[in-house]
Amino acid sequence: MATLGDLERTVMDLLWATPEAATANELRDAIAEAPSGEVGRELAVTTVLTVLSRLEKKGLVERERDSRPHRYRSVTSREDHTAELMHEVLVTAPDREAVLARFIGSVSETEAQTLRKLLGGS
Amino acid sequence: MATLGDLERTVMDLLWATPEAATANELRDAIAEAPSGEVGRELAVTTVLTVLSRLEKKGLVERERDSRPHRYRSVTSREDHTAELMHEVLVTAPDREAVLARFIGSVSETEAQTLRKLLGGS
DNA sequence: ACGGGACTTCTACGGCGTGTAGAAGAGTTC
DNA sequence: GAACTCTTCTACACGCCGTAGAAGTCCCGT
Repeated sequence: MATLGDLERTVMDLLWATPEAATANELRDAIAEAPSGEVGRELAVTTVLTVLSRLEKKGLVERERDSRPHRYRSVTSREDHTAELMHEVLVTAPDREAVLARFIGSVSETEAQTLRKLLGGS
Repeated sequence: MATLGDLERTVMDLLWATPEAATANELRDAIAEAPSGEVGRELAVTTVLTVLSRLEKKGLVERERDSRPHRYRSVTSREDHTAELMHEVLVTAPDREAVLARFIGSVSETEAQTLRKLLGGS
């Protein structure tokens, strides 16, 4: 299970927010400018680069090595990633049906309706 | 997100397998006797006790302090725990509907049918 | 009441993942 | 080739986890 640290998560959130690839410097600046209500952190670029390398090793990020300031882009969308994680969690239990039963009990009515729509036919 | 280590996971699996509370010694023995295909590990009882304490701190396990060899029991069922984890994952994404769409694409047909049944009425 | 055995708590250490970044190396430009 | 920019290497601290010995507590039998 690929679990993300706080900074890794922050970076992924930024990458997921735009489809365009970003440079380490751009990400550094984005983090500095109050990323999510927090007090903006002034990080060294190397810090961001380290995190990006780790994310690349985890297969979450890919980089364009030819463009000179390397540009980084998320490999999957946040939705795909999240759904995949959910599935990983689901299969850790032997009785998946029972898990799903509890799970649908925990989603909102709106979400339940979405599910009905998606499961539609037969 | 309460993420479990290998040994913690093994212990929880044992506790989830039976509703009765178990002692550290019983768990130690259960682990020693080929817990799941692996080569049975011969652990010290204190090791088991340590992870039980940690699991208690994480709120996954509770112990009967009055019975002399303390007995440990899981607080929630494995299904509840798993469903809760799935929900935690789900809400990390802003667009939950999109995540759910991807998610149902990843479940088997049998599971999809279970979901339809569970979501039944309008 | 005291000694011994069973049980629990305390303390500890090594390894790994993560946040953090300086130092050293490499490529680009004038 | 010197200066600048960017990347890679190396490093360290901290927290979590597997692992367990040492020390403390509690009860039983004599």
